[in-house]
Amino acid sequence: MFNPLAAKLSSFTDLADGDVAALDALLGAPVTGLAHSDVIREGDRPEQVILLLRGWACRYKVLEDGSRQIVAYLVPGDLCDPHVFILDAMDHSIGLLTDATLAFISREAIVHLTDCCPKIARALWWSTLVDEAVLRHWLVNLGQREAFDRVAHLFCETWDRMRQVGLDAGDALEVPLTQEQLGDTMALTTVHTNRVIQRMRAEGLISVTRKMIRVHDIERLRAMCGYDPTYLHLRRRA
Amino acid sequence: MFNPLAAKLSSFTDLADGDVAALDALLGAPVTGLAHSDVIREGDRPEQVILLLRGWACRYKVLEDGSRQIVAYLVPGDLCDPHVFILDAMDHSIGLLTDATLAFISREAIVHLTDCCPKIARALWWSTLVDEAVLRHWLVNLGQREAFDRVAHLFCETWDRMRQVGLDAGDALEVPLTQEQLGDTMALTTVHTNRVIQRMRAEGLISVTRKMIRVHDIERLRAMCGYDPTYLHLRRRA
DNA sequence: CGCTTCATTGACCCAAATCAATCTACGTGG
DNA sequence: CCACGTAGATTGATTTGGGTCAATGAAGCG
Repeated sequence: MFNPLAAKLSSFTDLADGDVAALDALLGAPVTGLAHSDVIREGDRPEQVILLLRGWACRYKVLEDGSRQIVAYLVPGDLCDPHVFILDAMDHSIGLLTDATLAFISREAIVHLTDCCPKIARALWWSTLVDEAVLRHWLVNLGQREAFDRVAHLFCETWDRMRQVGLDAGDALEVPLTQEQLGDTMALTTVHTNRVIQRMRAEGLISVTRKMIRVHDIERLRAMCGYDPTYLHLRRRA
Repeated sequence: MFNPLAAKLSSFTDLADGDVAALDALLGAPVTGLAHSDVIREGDRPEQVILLLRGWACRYKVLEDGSRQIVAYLVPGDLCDPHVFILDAMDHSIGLLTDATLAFISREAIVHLTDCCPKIARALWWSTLVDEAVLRHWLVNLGQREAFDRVAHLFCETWDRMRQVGLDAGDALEVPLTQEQLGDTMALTTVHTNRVIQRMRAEGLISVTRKMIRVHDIERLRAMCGYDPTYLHLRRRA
């Protein structure tokens, strides 16, 4: 079975056969979830860690006034917080953006994995540090860039992340998000998100169908928004 | 000597005498730095980790157009990235916001510390996870809250963080930042930051002198902006 | 085929940015 | 000890990116 976590960690380090086997052992009994359902809710004390195998999920918070901010995307290969058990309770929720397949991994399995395989432990560390770097980058995005560049940056980043796990659709990137979800990510209203998307479409950068945005001209998009992927700390390019 | 790192980690777990001694051993030969100087620059490959003992520092990024976004504050007791060595190069800079005292800690000392003292290793983990939670919270702040509430939230968070290391100035909080620095943090112009500060002053919440903001009525500020410190994962309140 | 979820468009509004001075502590050299 | 330079704070006038409100399409689905 295709193991996106192994693919992702391989982009940081060479994994031995034993390491890959250990990662494959995590995949037993995958679970299917529906778009819009929550995997973990704010306030929960998770006893397991989730590994996303198919589909997209996000971390998000909802404010008193009902507004929502998505603070991270999870794509196949993303493991949420291997060390979450140290904290008392979740300070945010994780929800599915599309239908998805998940593996639930017990606390013990994580401990065992990091104890046995130092390479994997180190690679998980790397992954955690990259997640933090992405958060910082998103903060810069929201704080300093205008709407068009915000969305463009998100697409560029996502393209690199999908490539990392071998999930690029040829020359294009498929973003299975509604414009509302995109807006909740980039802190824009649906209306304004739509106008940005229109503009990208008019420029021939992307094409849009219901619930799916296809990014064709990633090169030009990169040039337009001044994208620099250093912060993703990719080691080995395909 | 007062060890703010020990104070901070104590707010997560009980440290044994040996743990405290190990932390104290890190403090040798502190260095003084001037406001506006950089401790680490984007692109550097740090061979040491810094521990802030006195003063304020920040993580930040500068864009092509010269605009700057501060993405985190470091206050006394904050240790930057104990595992930074895993990454290739810094993706952001760390600069001093005020005159400060620092301890530089070698890679070996960190490795030794975490190998010897599992309690400290765990507490450092906790600290890293909290840093990430703070980043998520800042993202929500920038994305969903208006200027006044953004600044109010920052003050409330900072109040809790200073208390955690025993650095509260009685009932008040002293923020030694210029309005430009505050603006670079909350993604506001100096002009607008000033108007927010004026409003807080008119409300009797804070008082201002050159380069120093004093927050008096933290209770009312909390109530006004709906502050909830759950995300800081403080375990034991004073 | 009528609902519901998404996408789209137009008219109007506002929080915050921009532009442009002015003011006020300090700190410094003479 | 004081004139002057400079970083930081303040204020006013004007502009604007993006929000709000309100409909209207359009695709999928039970």
